[in-house]
Amino acid sequence: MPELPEVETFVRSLKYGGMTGNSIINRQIASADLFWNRTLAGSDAAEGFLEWFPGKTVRDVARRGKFILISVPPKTLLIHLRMSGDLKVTEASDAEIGKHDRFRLTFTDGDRLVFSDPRKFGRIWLTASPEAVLGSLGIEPLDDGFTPEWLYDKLHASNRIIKSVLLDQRVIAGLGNIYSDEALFSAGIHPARAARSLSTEEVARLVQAIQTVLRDGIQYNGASIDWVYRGGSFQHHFKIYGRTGEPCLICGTKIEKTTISQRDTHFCPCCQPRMEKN
DNA sequence: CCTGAAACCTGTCTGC
DNA sequence: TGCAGACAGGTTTCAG
Repeated sequence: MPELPEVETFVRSLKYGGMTGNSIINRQIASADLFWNRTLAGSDAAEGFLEWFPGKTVRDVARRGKFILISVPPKTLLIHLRMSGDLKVTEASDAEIGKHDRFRLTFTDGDRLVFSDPRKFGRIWLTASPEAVLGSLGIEPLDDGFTPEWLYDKLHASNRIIKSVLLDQRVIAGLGNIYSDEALFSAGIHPARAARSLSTEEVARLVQAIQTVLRDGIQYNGASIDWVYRGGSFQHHFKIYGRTGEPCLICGTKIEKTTISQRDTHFCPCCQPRMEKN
């Protein structure tokens, strides 16, 4: 499920309370449980992992790219939801261990923070130096530093096609398959264009499109598709993703689907020409 | 450096 | 109803 807007929705909910329950800030931890060992990344950290938590207190929740950062001084619990991860705060009365629960923290009041993940792709880290995990991440696309000038330089230093670059977390942190397709459509750029072929104007449109799509996604609490993530409604506002064969909302041309970087890629052949317009 | 394929996993949906 | 196969919002690793 999770791209930047969905992860941001989780973070806000855990921090301020919301769809996953009440805020976890300033809650003291009584115990921790791990139900699927491979969920814990960094096998060397496994020793004493669960025993570290009792008595510690959650002090902050933040986001970096698609990572959730839960500050439990003096360490940080990092969570990446990958494809099917889910986080929720459950009441003390809800003691059942879910079929897909992989990790949980039980607070002293009995409530729990539960990480469930049917496909087992999600990962958590407990570390005193989060930068060791997050260090290779690229720019935050909603930060001030994400400008057309910055992106133009990055794209023109690359030999890759544009969608591959957008999906690369080392360049921009937080974009995934849906929001990349939506942004490229909004900017009128074919996903298979060479990154270095984009003009100054096209890069400016792309920066604007990426930020608008992400902000819209956050505003709708992210997108919920199928059985995975619940609570968001941005899926009702997709203009290109998942609309293969349907008419483009701009020109009516049938939307096409191809594969780029092993991901389904949707585009309008009319609004997103393969070659630059003269 | 770049691309493509495979691997990690399970649940859901489609078609016969 | 059953079953095989395709497919899914992500990332890492390896071969070429």
